[in-house]
Amino acid sequence: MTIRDVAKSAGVSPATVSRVLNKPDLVEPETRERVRFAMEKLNFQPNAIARGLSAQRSDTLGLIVPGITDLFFNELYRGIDRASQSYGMKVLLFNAEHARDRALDGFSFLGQHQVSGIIFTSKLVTEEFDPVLQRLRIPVVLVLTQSTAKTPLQAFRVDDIKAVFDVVSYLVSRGHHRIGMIAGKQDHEITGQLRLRGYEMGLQHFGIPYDPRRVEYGDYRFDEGYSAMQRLLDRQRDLQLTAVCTAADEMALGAIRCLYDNGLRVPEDMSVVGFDDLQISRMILPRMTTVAQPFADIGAHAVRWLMGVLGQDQTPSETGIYFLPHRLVERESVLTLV
Amino acid sequence: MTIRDVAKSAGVSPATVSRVLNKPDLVEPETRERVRFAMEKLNFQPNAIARGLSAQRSDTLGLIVPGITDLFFNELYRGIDRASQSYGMKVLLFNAEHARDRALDGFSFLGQHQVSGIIFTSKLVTEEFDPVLQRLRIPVVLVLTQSTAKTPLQAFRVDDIKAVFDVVSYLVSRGHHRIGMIAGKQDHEITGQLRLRGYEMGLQHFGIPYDPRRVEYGDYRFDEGYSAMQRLLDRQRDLQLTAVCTAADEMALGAIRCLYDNGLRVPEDMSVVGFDDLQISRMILPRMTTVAQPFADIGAHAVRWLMGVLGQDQTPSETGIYFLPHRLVERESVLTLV
DNA sequence: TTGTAAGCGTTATCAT
DNA sequence: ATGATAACGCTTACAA
Repeated sequence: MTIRDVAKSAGVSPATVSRVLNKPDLVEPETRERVRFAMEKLNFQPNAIARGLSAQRSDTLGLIVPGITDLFFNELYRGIDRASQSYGMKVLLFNAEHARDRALDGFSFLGQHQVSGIIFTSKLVTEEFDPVLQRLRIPVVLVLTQSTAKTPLQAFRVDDIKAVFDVVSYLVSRGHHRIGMIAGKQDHEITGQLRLRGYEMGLQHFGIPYDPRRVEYGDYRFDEGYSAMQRLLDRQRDLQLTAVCTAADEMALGAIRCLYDNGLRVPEDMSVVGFDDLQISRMILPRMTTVAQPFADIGAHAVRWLMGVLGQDQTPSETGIYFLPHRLVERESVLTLV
Repeated sequence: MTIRDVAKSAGVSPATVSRVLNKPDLVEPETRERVRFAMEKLNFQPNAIARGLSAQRSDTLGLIVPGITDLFFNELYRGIDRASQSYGMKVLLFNAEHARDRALDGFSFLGQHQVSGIIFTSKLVTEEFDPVLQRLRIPVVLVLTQSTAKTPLQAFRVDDIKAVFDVVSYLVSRGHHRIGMIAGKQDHEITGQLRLRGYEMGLQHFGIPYDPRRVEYGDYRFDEGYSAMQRLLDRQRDLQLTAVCTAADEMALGAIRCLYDNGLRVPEDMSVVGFDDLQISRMILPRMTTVAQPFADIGAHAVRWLMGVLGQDQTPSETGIYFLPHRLVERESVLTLV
């Protein structure tokens, strides 16, 4: 079932059929209807592949995610998918399964599929990406991360430093002074360093000395949140922490679980603050106080930016980091000290 | 950068370049290397779209999901993605955003993109799908659901009836007799009816009379799990339930939250059993006892089945429902009564 | 307003 | 073992 069959059935040329598909106003209403009728009758479905080849564009945006099982993925994807649709674009997903080289593969995979633009998520873009990035003739935008590579890349994310700074301020305002941190591993993702930096700056701002023994590290997942908390607890006799802030909700979940397993309650015996505001963070017990990242919004911005670049034909005129506003969501995991 | 450029650079014909790409052994080792070298030098990336058009296949499987924000999506996708890759296939995702007509759109979207097969998830396939299914010339496989349409469709899922039956048995073996159920809405997904049926059969088997007042319904999401539990609790003086089984982990989460908001503890005052075994179910407090669905496995089976059909050229010889084994995961949300 | 025809970048069939 | 050449199904100048 091709455009030719429709053309024959409608008694017009293939070009006309193509026109009613793409620029219906260029064709006389009467013939247009005739063609549409033929399409209906023959149940014609245009071949998106042929269309893409001929028109030299696939109307597709590529999305590279570090791992599909990351709990923030869903919301981010939703934002990107919705925004894409509003531009008549589709999304082609590439899951790097948390492997660095797979992330690199993602670029050529998407390149081969002729995507118009690429959204890269979450992992830091380092210099080792440069060769790939250089020869790629497709605009790339970063989301929830940034680049330390030579290739300048536009990024959309929240101000991680400021966000954790705000968390510390909030905790101090609730009477906390001995505040611990479960940070992301420093070599892992850029947010690991940034969020730790926000913690340091927060303490500094309130004249609280920074004590490295109050900081533990994890890989952003539940299990390492749990074990990081356990290590903190092992020193708790010295530390006397009253609150812990974390670099990720999922680690906060682990921390909370660990606290309970040690016979401590949240927030009565220890306050915990997360980061992300995943769907589940409001479902658990206690409802988690956390920093909300506007995932859907961030995704939408990335798409919009790409479409802008594509509109003015491949000139990423200016690049930099665009910070979207985060929001501290107060729920039940922080105790107000007298 | 096309196959012709490479050909020119290597001093061969385009056909030869194509051969080293697809059937390297048909070309003399020496020329093969020469071509490969040229590809390297020119940083050639084959155009997947052109390839698809010419070869009349896209090496792609389509996946239709009801909603990307469903918490089970991630694991299912992972299973499907992995299995697909092992067959050299890619996955094109279509998110129906929980809208029935969007689900239908999914078929034509994927059809236009020339996917070799379609995996349809979770929503019941009813007769209204028949017209679309009939004219679709692509094999379809169902996952986590089944079909009541005329078109026979292969399905992979767990035995929902048996699973909830097992839950009831388990609860009875722990001394529970007054067992409530938070079921899925009956018009929603097939599993809604099936799981409720399992509950009924479980009760019947143990000689416990079925009392409709012990059953409430929700749409599988947290909030409705919460309100369903609240409705049950409103009757709790009469009901005297000691345990509740649910049709979904997410609703169980809502139920647990509701119980705590009513000053009741889980499992001390009420036992709760989930369904799905989402990642988070082991992270929360109390760790949830639930029925594990082998999502990744189910996905892998679906892919394998499709590839089988495609191998023997479009003949879905036999179709039916293939049940994958579920597993009751005992954790902490059920109390053993003396 | 509509038709003709030349691609788009591959693959695949024939020859050689 | 390699090279011409005709598809694949559509879009898009250009012509009519």
